[in-house]
Amino acid sequence: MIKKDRERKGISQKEIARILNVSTATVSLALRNSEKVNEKTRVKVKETAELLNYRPCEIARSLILNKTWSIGLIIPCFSIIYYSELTDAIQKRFREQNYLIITLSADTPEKRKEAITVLLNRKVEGFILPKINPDELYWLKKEKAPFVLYDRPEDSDYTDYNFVCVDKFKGAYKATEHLIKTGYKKIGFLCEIRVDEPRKRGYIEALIDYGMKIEKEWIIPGAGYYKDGYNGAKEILKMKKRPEALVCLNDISAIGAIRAFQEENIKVPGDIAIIGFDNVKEGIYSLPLLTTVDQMVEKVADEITNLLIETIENNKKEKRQIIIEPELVIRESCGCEIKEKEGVTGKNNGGDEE
Amino acid sequence: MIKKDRERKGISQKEIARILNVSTATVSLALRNSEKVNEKTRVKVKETAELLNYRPCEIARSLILNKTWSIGLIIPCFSIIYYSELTDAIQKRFREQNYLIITLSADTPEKRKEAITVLLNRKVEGFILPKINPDELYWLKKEKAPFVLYDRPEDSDYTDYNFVCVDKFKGAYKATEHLIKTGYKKIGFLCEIRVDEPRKRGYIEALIDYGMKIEKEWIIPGAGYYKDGYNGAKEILKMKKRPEALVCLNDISAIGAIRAFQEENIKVPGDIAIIGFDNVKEGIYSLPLLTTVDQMVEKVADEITNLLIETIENNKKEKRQIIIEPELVIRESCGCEIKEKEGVTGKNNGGDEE
DNA sequence: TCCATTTTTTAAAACGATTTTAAAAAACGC
DNA sequence: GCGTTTTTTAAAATCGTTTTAAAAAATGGA
Repeated sequence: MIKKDRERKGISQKEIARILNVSTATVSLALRNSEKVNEKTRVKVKETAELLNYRPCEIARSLILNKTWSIGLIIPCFSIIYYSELTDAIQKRFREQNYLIITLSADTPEKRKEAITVLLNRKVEGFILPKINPDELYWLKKEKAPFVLYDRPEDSDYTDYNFVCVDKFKGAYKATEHLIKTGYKKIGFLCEIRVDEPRKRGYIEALIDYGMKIEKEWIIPGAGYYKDGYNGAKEILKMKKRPEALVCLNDISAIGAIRAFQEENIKVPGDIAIIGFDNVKEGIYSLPLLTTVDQMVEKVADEITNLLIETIENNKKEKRQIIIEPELVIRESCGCEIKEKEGVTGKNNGGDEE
Repeated sequence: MIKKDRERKGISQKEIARILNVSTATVSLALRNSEKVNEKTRVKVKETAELLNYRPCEIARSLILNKTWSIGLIIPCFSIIYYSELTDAIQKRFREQNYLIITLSADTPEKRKEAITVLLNRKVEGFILPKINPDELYWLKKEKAPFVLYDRPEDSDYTDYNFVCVDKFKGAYKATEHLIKTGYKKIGFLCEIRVDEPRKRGYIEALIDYGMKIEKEWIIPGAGYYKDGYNGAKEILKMKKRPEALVCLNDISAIGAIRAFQEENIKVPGDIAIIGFDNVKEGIYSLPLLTTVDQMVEKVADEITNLLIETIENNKKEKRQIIIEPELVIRESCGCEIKEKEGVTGKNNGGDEE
């Protein structure tokens, strides 16, 4: 039933051409301000288009031009603040370049594959993807669409892929170093379960570089959720020999830990210093304000945009790896600079939902 | 330059037809499992398609079928948690129905208009929009695309529009009532600056219904940001006659208020009870855990999906307004459990044992 | 074998644009 | 007025798919 709903269809160049008694070629050229049509005609066409509320059909353009100006972005979840901040940043940049970002959330390999397939069928010109596993990478390579990962792929020859990521090793190193320099001697780490996690290596290396002893018991595994921080802190409270500072794998678990300590009347900072990782908005809702490591969302978005657009428009084949250095954000939770009470005016105050 | 980049193009039905020496009609029908082609042919076509990694071109399908299976969703900002939760919920539902949600953020009328235009040119079949002003509504009406607002439009005959929203009046009423029933007599309200705000009316009406006095000074205006709650609390601390409970227009400002009180060693709850509005994830990061009013994101998403898909697929012209009743989420910040327990203990035992 | 059905296949048109080719119209010189 | 050059426009091809209507092939009955 091709012609059903005709009344809902908009007007086309053909219609304008019919009305003005010119050819569709003239209309097409006039609308794109071609020098090939004389001015009077051009003005007339544009006026009529305006009058009839003409909307160019991007679909038809895409088909003939073999260009969709769309990019697929896959994130694990919208409501994890880090990803929504990234989405915001990426979207803003691509829109400036006239590309449309289509964001889909998918948190398992299966869902990711499904989402990517949907987008491939829609002929997106490229993808921005989270860290994905080697199987997925292999599958993706068979498709012709270029992509940029926003984390470094593991267990693969990473020079085969475009990616942009922050140097988590260095971030954890800086965090640990900050605690050491502030004067803490006994430093624990709330780590990810995964063994060869760069953050963990950064923590350990900093301790080694500053000649400090590594206390196995103080490396507490978790998954990075609020409750992991909470439980980790409770774990610490059970120890005979407690650390006096704690590096956390992310802000959310750091906040969980803070809450657990406060519940038991352990002061943060004072009794224990805590440093997070991400610099996510939640950090400015916490009491004390969270000292953390900034993941540089804006910079990451910048690099992703440049890299992907260059790849698409110049049909670049070489892959590039961009690693961004994270920065320390010193607030209250490590107690080094308590006087600076600017919590209220911090980065993006969050806000009303309407 | 129509044929540039040919090497990047995928293979088409035409190509499959050429290889198998059949017509494109046969290929098209076979791929969609039509009964019109006999099984042998169908299998052959599908095998070949699989082998060549054929990807249907949704663009071409859209053009001929006049159907894009896409919906535009405009939100003010990704990184306000309420909107990302809504996005997640909406996206999930539409994907089940084979629609693609294209989410764009835009926080001013101009940006919204631009975003909507982009999506109109891409021929989305409908929109999901935030509360927009009458000018925008008027402009939108001229376009043929159906839309659903996820808040109630103001200053307009709202029966002209589809919308789905939570009953904020009732939410605020419930929040206030909860405080009253818990035993608080002096209740303040952190309100939006806007005069005829439903939440404010809910607060006032509850006070009236329970025969309580309205203390003008305790109605503190703000914009709903973290800092507004923070500043509002500081305001309260300056008063000679302070409220003993505070209804906040949203969770974020409630958390801001909590922080301000805690800074001055005012206990929440205990010295002052605080109730939020939204039931946003931040509420479970706070200490105390925030008692709040749930905005029912999942239900809102459900209703939006049903309403919009029905409008699109059945070409419904009548507009519908769906109002959802919010629910109280009782956690720690109003201390009701503690009070109730005390109350119950008192009544039952009249006793003075610990 | 032949005709009438039924099943299977296909050519051609359509969707809304862009681009190319070629022809028509206008401008110009002699 | 005619030939040549320049400007403008019309017509046709194209993109990848779906659909219609008609042709071709297979089947069945007499």
